[in-house]
Amino acid sequence: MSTQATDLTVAVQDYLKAIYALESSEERVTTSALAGRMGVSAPSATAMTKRLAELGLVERAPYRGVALTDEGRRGALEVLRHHRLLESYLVDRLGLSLADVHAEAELLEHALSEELEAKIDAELGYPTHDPHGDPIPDRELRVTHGLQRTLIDLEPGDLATISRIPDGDPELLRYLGELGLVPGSEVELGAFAPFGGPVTVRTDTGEHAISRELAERIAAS
Amino acid sequence: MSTQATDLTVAVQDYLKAIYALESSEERVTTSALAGRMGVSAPSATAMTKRLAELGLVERAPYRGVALTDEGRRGALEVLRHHRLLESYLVDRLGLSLADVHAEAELLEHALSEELEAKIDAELGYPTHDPHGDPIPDRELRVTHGLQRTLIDLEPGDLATISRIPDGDPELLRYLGELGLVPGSEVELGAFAPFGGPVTVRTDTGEHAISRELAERIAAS
DNA sequence: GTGTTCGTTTAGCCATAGCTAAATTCGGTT
DNA sequence: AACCGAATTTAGCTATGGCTAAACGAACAC
Repeated sequence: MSTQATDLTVAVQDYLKAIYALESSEERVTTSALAGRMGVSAPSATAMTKRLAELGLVERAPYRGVALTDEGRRGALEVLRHHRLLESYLVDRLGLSLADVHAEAELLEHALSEELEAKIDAELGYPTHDPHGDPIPDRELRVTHGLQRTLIDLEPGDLATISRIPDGDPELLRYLGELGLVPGSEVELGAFAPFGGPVTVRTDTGEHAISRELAERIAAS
Repeated sequence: MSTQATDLTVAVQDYLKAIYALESSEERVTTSALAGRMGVSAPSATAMTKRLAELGLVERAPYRGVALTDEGRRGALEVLRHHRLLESYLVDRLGLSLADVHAEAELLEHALSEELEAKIDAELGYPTHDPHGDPIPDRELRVTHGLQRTLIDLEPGDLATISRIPDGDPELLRYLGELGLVPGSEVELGAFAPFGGPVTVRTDTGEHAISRELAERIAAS
């Protein structure tokens, strides 16, 4: 009698997605981290983690935060699969911009039936990555999450292909688009300015300097 | 300060849609009719009609039912536009069956942004009718709702093209599909059996007898 | 005109998911 | 060992949208 993802409320699905994302950087997810990411108050997050624990979706210890159970992770991955398939479809077939597609997919991801998910997947030829370069969990919800090299891991003079860029911030994505820093584009790494200064990259659109923090969020290989 | 359709909750949008549909056959929509169509108890429907009245979406008189205001009708038509554009897109571009597309569109219609709506509309070439033959409200929410002739209005021997079939019942739609009674197909009307008996129609798939009640729900011209 | 019946509404409940204010606990400092 | 501050939880509230049981009103029959 395992909980079907389709039974989960929209709020529960959103929390699972948030916890999954936060788990990539921290072992256990704290109430305040979760509240911050969800844009809700800490008491609201506490209440929800209790509900998630009752549903068997997280393992919770008071004052110790939460960690996803296998079932919770499954729920998160199903939403993520929906989200990334939708992003892929909307960019590919309806010409949405890389900058705006995240918000659209966010709206639609909870309303996608398994049947339509399968149709979209087939229609796109079973894509493995969304337009931002994030991996799409497959039908069995397996996901390749090898730690990727980012621009700051490269040496000056190295040639590389952009493989992943951040997906949530439309402003940033528009900016990266202008710089020619989009998945699939070729770049040559320039100099690292001293004292933690900017990194120079050459793209199709010329030479650009970006902060190290941003460079660290862009994967290339 | 008019209420934007996007502000309306999913439940409110669903009620507006239901009231709109019921208004086509009855002047005022009663609580029980609404409750029946929404699949909720009568008290729930009463409570919602009060909320709708407070929002200025219906005109309500106790024990007298409700009628949509212009704003309420606008809300209903926006949902209907979403629904029918989605049905068109899903059948056309993703190969969903006529029988199942209604349920899919129902899921997605509340999550469709105005931007995506516009993209889909353009992509399809601004369609005027959905796959069941129902008119799609245009960007200004104008809708052509001339009373159409149905199969029982024809004479034996008449030739006609199916223009609209009922959209909600997958079983019925599958049956109509087998009979070749889908929008666009040519039919020749056969005999009316006496004493309210079935109507015979000749389609691509042969001669079929259907009840008068069903014939009345199928438009042709 | 009175009564009965059916439809409608009121009253009071539940779950979800949010909030603020107040209490509590954890962990580090003295 | 006691204390302090920050994080967390509890307590108690709100709104939405359901429900059942009971009260009420409208309309038709007699």
